[in-house]
Amino acid sequence: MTRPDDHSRPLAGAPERPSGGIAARALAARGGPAAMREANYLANLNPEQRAAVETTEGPVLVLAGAGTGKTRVLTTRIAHILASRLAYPSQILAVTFTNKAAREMKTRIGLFVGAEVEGMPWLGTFHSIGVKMLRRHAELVGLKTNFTILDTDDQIRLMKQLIQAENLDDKRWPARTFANMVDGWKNKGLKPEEIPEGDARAFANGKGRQLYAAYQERLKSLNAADFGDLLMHPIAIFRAHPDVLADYHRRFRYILVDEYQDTNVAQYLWLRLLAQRSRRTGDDTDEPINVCCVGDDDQSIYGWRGAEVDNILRFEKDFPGAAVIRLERNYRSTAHILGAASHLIAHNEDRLGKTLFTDAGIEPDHEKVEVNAAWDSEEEARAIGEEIEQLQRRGHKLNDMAILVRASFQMREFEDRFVTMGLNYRVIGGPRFYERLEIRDALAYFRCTVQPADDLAFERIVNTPKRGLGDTTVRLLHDHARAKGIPLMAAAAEIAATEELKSKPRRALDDLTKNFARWASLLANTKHTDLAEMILEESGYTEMWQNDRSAEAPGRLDNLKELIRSMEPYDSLPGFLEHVALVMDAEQNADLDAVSIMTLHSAKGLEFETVFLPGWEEGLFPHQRSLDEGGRSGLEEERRLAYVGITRAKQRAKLWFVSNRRIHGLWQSTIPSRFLDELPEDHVEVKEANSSYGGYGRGGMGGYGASRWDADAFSTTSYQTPGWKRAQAARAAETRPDTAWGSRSGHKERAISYGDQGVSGSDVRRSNRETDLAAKADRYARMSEERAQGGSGTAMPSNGFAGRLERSGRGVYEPASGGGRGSNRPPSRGLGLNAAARDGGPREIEGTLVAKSVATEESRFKVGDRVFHLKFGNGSVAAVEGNKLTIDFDRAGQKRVLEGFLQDA
DNA sequence: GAGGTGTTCCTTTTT
DNA sequence: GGAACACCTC
Repeated sequence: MTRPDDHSRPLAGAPERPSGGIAARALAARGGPAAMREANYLANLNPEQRAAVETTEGPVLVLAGAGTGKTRVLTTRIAHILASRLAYPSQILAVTFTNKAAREMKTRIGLFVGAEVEGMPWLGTFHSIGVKMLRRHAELVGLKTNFTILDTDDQIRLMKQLIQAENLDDKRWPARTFANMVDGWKNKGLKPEEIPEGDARAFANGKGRQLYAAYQERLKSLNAADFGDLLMHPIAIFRAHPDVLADYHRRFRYILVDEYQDTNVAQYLWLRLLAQRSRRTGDDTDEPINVCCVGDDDQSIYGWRGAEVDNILRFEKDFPGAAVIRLERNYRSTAHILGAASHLIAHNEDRLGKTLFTDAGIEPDHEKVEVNAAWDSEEEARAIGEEIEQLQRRGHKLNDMAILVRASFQMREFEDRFVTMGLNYRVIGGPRFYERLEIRDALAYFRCTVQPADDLAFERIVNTPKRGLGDTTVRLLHDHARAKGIPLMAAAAEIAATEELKSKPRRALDDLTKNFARWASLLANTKHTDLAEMILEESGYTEMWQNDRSAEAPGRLDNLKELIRSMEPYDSLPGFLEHVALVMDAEQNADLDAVSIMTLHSAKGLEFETVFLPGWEEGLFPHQRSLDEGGRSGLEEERRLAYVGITRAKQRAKLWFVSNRRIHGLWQSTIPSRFLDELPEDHVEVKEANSSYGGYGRGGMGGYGASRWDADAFSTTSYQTPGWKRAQAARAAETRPDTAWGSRSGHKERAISYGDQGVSGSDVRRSNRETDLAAKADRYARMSEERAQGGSGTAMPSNGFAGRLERSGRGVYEPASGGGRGSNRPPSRGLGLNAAARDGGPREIEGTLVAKSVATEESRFKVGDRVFHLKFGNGSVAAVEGNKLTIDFDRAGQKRVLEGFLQDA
C-alpha cells in the first residue's frame, strides 16, 4: 500500500495553494500566535487533518476516506475557528444531512468550546436551516410565517386529490409516482416551468407540468411547504431578492458542509448562492470565500435520490483556488479489511482516487475478510446467528456486531432466526416512529388544534375514529370550503350551523369543531403534554384503540403514550410539531446489548467490531434494478455500497452468499456476486461451506459442523478451497443462464419462467432439507463439469470487471431443456429484445413473447421418469402438460414445476 | 360506511 | 409470501 505524502494536492492541474499560509496570517491578525499555542486540540490531529482544520481561509475540499476522522476534522475546525476568534458562533453556517449528524457535531463542538455551541444557530440539516430561512422571508414566496411542513404522506394525499380533480385515472397515474417525480424535480431545483419537456409529457398524458404547477398552487393556498420547498423557496428568494442574499453574505464568514458527495442539485444551488460571493463588508475589501466541504466520493450511495457526485468532482471549478486535502490515514479497520475494500473500490472508474492506509501492521490475530457460502437464506441466517453466539461466548458484545443487508426484506429472516434463538437484536431504520399510523393521527389532531387551517390534518382525522362523516359529508365540506375560500375546519363549523346536513353528521361536525375550538383556547395556559393527552382522550381516539381487538392495538396505545412522553422536553405544542416535521427519527434505547440489523445505506457513518454482510449475490447485490436502470454508474454505486459495507468493520468482515433465495415468494437459484470476484486474494479467506456435509438438519444447535468456527478452521484456506471452487463453479454456470437474478431479463420473464418453481407449502423447506443437502453436493459436481467445458469462470481483479459486465448482458432465460435456443443465442440479440420490451414496449408484448417461448415446447420427460430438481431433490414424473410437469418428489411431495428445472436423475 | 375479497407490487430513504 | 390498496357487497 502506498502512502501518499502530498496530502493537499489539487484535484486536477490547479495551482497549488499554500496550505495554512493564509490561515496563519489570518490567525496572526486576529487571534495572535497565542491562540495557536493554546490550541491543544490540534495536538491530536495528524498532519492532513491538521491542514484541513487550519486552512481556514479560502475554499477547502476535504476528501475524507472511510474511517479517517472526518467528523473530528469538521468539529475541530469549527472549534478552531471559534477559539481563534475568527468568527462568532452565529457567523458559522454548518450543514449536515441528518439530524443525527447535526446532533453529534453539536455535542462534539460543545466538548471543545463549552456553552458557545448554544450560540451556533446555523448548525443543522439542510432542511432545518432551510425552514429557518424560509420562516423569516415566507411572505416573499406567498407563504405566511407559520406555514406547515408536509410530509410525504400528506404530499401524496394532496396529489391524489389533484389527479382526481383532473379526471385522471389515479390507478394509471398513481399519486405516489407523481410525488416521486415532483421530488426529483425539486431535487434538481426545477420549478414547474423549468422541467424538461420529456418529463412533463411522461406523466398523465402530458399533464405533468400542469399538475406540478397546480400542486404548488395548492400548497400556497394551504400555507404549506413540502420538504423540497424548504430549499426551493430559499433559492427563489435569494435569486429574486439580492438584498436578502447579501444579508446572509454579511452574516456568514464560514460555511461547512458535511457529506458533500450526497448533495443534490438544489442543495448545491442553495450552497453556491450562499457561498459564492465577493464578500463586501463595511471596510470594502473582498475576502475569499471560506467554504469547506467534506466528503468522500467513494461513499456516494444516494444517486438514486438525486445526489450528484459531480458536485464533489467539480468543486475546484466552482471554487477556484480551492485547497484539496485528502484524508487517507484510516483509524478504524485492520489492514486486511482496508486492503479488501480498497481493492474492490479500485474497480470503479469515476472516482477522485484515494488510497486508504493504516499505520497498524498486519497482526497475527487480524482475521482476513471472510467469504462464506450457504445453501439458502435460512441457513445463512442460522449460521450467522450461531457465529454471533460464538463471538458472544468469546466475550464480544452484541453491540459491537452488525448485520448489513442490501434490501430490507433480507432482515426478516434474521429477525425470525434471532427470535427463535433468543438473541437480542435491534433493527435500525425500520418504520419510523413518527410515520406510524397512530402517531400521525395523533399529530393531525395536534396540528388541527394549533393550526385550524391545516386542511390535510383535518381531513385525516375528520372521521377517525368513525363519526359517521364519510365521503359524502367530506365532499360537501370541500365544496363549501372552496366556494367560500375558507379552510375545511371553518367550513365544517359553518355547515354544522345550518340545516344542510342530516342530524347525525351535523351533530358530529358540530362536536368536532367545537372541541377543536375549545382545545385551541386551552393552548396558552395548559401544559402541552396535558393538553395533548386531553385531546386524544376527548376526541375518542384513545378509546378507539382500546376497543380495537387486533394484535397491534396495545402497541399503538404504547406508542401514543411514548408520543406524549417525547413531548416533555419541548415547551409548547407548536414547538413540538415543528420539531417533528423535521426530525422523523426517535432515539432507540442503547442500553440493551443487541446485534444491529440494518441496510447498507443506513450503516453509512457507523462502525462495528464485527460486520456480517449477507446476500452477496448477483441480482441482489449488485441489485438487478441498479444494473438495469443505472448501467455502469448504477453498478459503480452498488460497488460503493459494498465498499461502505466492508469499511464499517473494525476487526472482522464476514461476507456471505447463498445458492438459493426466495424472491417475491419464489425460490430462485443465485450466483455469487461479482464483487466477491473483485476482492484481493491476499486479504480474503474463503471459508469452506461445510454445512453442506455436516450433520445439518438432524436437529439441535451446532448440528452442522461445530468445527466450522474452531480456531483450526480459520487457518489457511484460500482461493483453492472447495468453497471457492464451488463459488466459481456456480458462477461458471452463469454462462448457461439458469439463474433468475443474474439475467437482465425483466420481471415479467422471471415471473413466467419461474412461476411454477414456487413453493406452495410452507413446510417444504424444512422437510426438504436432507434432500437439499445431498442434492447440493451433486449439483456442485455438475456445475464443475459444466465449468470445465464452458471456459473459465474466473474473473480476477484486473480484468474481472469488464468481463462480468459483458456477461450480465444476456438474453431471456430459457429453460435448458431439449437444446433450446437459450445458450446458443447471441447475447446481443437477446439483450436487444429484452431491452426493447423492458424500456418502451407495452407490457403485454413482453408477456406474450416469453409466454410463447415457454409454452410451445414439448417435454422430453414422460410419466414415470425419474428426475432431479435443484430445490426439491429427486422425484418421479406424475403428469406432463407441455413443459409444465407434475412431479411426485420423494421428500417434498407433489409439485408442479417447469421442465427447465429438471434434470435426469 | 364497514367489512370482506381480489389485485398488484416488490431496492436503497432523509428531511 | 405478503402487504397495501382498490373494489365490491351487505
